[in-house]
Amino acid sequence: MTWNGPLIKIDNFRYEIPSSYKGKDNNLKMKTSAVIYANENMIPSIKNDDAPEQTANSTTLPGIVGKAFAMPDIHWGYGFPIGGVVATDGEEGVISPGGVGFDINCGVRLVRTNLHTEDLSKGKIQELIDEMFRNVPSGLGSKAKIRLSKQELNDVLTQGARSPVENGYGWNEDVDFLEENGCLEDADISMVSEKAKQRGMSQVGSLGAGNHFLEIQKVTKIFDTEAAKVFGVKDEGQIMVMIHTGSRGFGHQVCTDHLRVLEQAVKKYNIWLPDRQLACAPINSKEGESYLKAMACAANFAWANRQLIVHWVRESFEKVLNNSAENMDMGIVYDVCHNIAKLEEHNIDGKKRKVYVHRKGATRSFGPDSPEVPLKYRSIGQPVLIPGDMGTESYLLRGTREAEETFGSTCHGAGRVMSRHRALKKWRGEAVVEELKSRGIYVHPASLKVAAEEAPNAYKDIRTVIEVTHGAGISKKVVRFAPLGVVKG
DNA sequence: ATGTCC
Repeated sequence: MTWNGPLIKIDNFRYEIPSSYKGKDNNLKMKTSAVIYANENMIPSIKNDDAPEQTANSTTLPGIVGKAFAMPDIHWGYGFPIGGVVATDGEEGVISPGGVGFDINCGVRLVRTNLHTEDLSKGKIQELIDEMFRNVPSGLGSKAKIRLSKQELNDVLTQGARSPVENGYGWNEDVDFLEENGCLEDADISMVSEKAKQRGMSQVGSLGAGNHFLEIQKVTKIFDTEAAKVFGVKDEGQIMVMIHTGSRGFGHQVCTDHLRVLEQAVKKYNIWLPDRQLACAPINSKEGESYLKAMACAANFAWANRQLIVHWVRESFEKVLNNSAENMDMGIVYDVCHNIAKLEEHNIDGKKRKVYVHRKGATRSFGPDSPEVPLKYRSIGQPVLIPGDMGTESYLLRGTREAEETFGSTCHGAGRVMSRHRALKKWRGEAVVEELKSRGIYVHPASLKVAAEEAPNAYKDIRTVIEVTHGAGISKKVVRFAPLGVVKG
């Protein structure tokens, strides 16, 4: 679908859909306007998609506070666009699984090292990637090499990252550098189906597929020396490891189960929606509360998942380089979620108000002095981790006070411009891997199909996305990374 | 993203 509605330029980085827009069927009742962050060059590809219509639709949520937002990496998603942000009143508002996404707490974790490019020959990069591929099960339907008991899974669902750390998978300090310290305390396992638990049991500690990856990266540019130093990035050539994954089949099942319940709730509470995929329920209803408690379980699952993977990444480096992870200073820089809804306090028209911020393909971007930011980083702001597509660069940004305009949110990645289906028709996996090899990037994909689907040209240019969020001030550039080796699910 | 429909 092509967007034919109004998109009014506010400034170089902001476009508005006014609340007077009536929708493609001329029956839309927008409760507020929507703002899309973009520059002029991105507008054609944004318009050539259903995402603007979905952004306009998202303003109809009961109890919406402020405007609806879409980040420069928006593209079509289930009900809400991927790259969308919507806040609803903490008491009078609704909660919507579509505004969170199927992969609950999909997110990114960055691990630093004190190694430099000269410490790792090309052969070592390949050895490390192959070792990581062996240690971290990857690909569609991949199963973990550890098998949790029922009690252990329940611990994961209620304790998040703390659970593996207490069982020897990680360092005690790790949890200090995770958003929410790697645990949402509202988790309630009785709100999770047996089927979800079944699917989750064998998948804690696996990478998954699609855009999920493990990358060995090098620092290629430092934009903000002071902030970089505080985040543990010292100079160009420093080696980092980035992990991008989520809650696997567990989160998917939680979302599916509760969507079914909330579709009924829409009728029960007499909620008008332009699209049934926006299914939601009042936050204070039985249905809304049960989704939130189950969503917290899935968020905790994802944090435990990334924690186990960090442990195996450290073990891989220890084995291949014959050194200890402590000696290599493999601490966690930070861990962010980009698919989640959380109760947060924000300044709205000069007043503090509690709102449920739905971030779907959007990253929290809290500025300096926020109590949620680790003490070590508090003078700088939250580290914001933005992964690029396979074979292109990734970014470490910092959150800003200006991001309060988006309820403390920014973009989450490059964003697709081409469907997986079209990408499969256009490219061959072998050629994609070869092309990256010729550029000095070693890729170990779980399948050649995924290599073709994830071809770099199927994505927007990450640089443009970053320039827009930097220019708009909702997150600021600190460091740029380039990949040396990739494990691709 | 996802045992791409139990």
